[in-house]
Amino acid sequence: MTRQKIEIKKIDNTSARQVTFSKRRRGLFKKAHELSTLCDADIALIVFSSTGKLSEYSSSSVKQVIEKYNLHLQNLHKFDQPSLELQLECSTHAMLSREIAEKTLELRQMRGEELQGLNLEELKKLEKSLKGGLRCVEETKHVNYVFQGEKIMKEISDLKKREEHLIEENLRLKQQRGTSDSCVKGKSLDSVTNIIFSSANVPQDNNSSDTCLKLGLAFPS
Amino acid sequence: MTRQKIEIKKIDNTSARQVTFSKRRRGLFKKAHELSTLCDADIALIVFSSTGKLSEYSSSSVKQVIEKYNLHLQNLHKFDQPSLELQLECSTHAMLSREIAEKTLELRQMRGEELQGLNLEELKKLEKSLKGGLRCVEETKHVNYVFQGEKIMKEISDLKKREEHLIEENLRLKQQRGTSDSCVKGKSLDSVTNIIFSSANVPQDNNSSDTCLKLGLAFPS
DNA sequence: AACTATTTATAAGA
DNA sequence: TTCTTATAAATAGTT
Repeated sequence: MTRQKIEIKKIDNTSARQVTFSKRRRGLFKKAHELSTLCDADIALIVFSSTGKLSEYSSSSVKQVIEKYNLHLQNLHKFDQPSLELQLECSTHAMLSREIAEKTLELRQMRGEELQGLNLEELKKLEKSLKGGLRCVEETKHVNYVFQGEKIMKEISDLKKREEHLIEENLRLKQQRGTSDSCVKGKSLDSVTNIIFSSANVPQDNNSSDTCLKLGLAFPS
Repeated sequence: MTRQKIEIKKIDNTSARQVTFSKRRRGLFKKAHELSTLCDADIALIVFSSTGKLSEYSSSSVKQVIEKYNLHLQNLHKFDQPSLELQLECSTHAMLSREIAEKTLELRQMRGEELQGLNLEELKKLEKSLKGGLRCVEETKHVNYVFQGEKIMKEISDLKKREEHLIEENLRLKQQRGTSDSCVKGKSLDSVTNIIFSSANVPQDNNSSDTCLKLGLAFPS
């Protein structure tokens, strides 16, 4: 489709066909991937080359999508059930499918989609549920921040202890040798604390959350 | 990929996502068809939209390609196949169950349960999702209030019209009979409006929503 | 594999 | 859904 427009019919030249196959297959897989990502679609793409070589793409797994596909076909014409076993299978499937459908709808509604069917009472209930969930999530996030802060403080305190040990050892060694060359000045690690709490390690919440914890206040040095 | 380059990640806006889905699905199918024609390839393409709707394309038949595909897999590791059907059944159940488990967890997390396993990034994502959902629900609730208000106003206006007709008819009847006993005093139904807007029919939002609509302001009598 | 002149696909807006 | 249009992406032919 460039340099010259081509007609969509089988390419006679074998090597040209193989080249085009490689190029276009890559393009097709890319497009499939983009569609699945952009639109949250579940896709399976199976390609057999003219030489019989298999290549496949799936947003999840080809097998999974094929099963979903088979299920759909079964559900579409749910008549003529031959054996009792198969019937049982179907009803189990139906049950599971129904459950999935319910949960899917519920999830979508919690994400603010598909709200047309809800009345005021249901909307209020949904709103309450969302607010409750949001509160829990924000609390947990808060706890995570605190925990993160504690981990940093623990690390600092460990570092300080090790520093003290090293300084003591250093001093002892120097006294034993009675020399004063190659002396390591004992600079306290306290400065580390200030660096950490004055700049980059406070989590930047660019998701506009108002649950913002000022690290360091809870851990006075 | 035009007017503006877009990032390949899930489109948040539902309707925009659906539009893009339609356009790109068509494009993908066209590309698949071209590849199969130009290069004599055998292709099956299965697409489930985010709402679960199925669409498919195949150069021959999806079923046929799937069978060819299964055959390939079998040939790759030809050992212990109990029965292809049974295998499919089992894995289908497994898949459905897995899907249910996933959705259940997702739902619980949106309700603020089972948050222990989530890291800060996941918590932020969840928070964002909840806020988005909440915003949509509140907007829809708002729209419902307005709609409810309109319904009430419509009923009132209908009642008033019927009252006028009754008063007219009453008057006519009295004039015809030339008597003045058992006369019904024409008391306007306007008072109804005041009652409705002054007390119980304004939805009391005890779920602490800030999406509160003052009924009546939009519909001056 | 790379290049590049063109054709196609498509995002945004009606 | 369909149309339009400016622009991004894909790719046919060539090196």
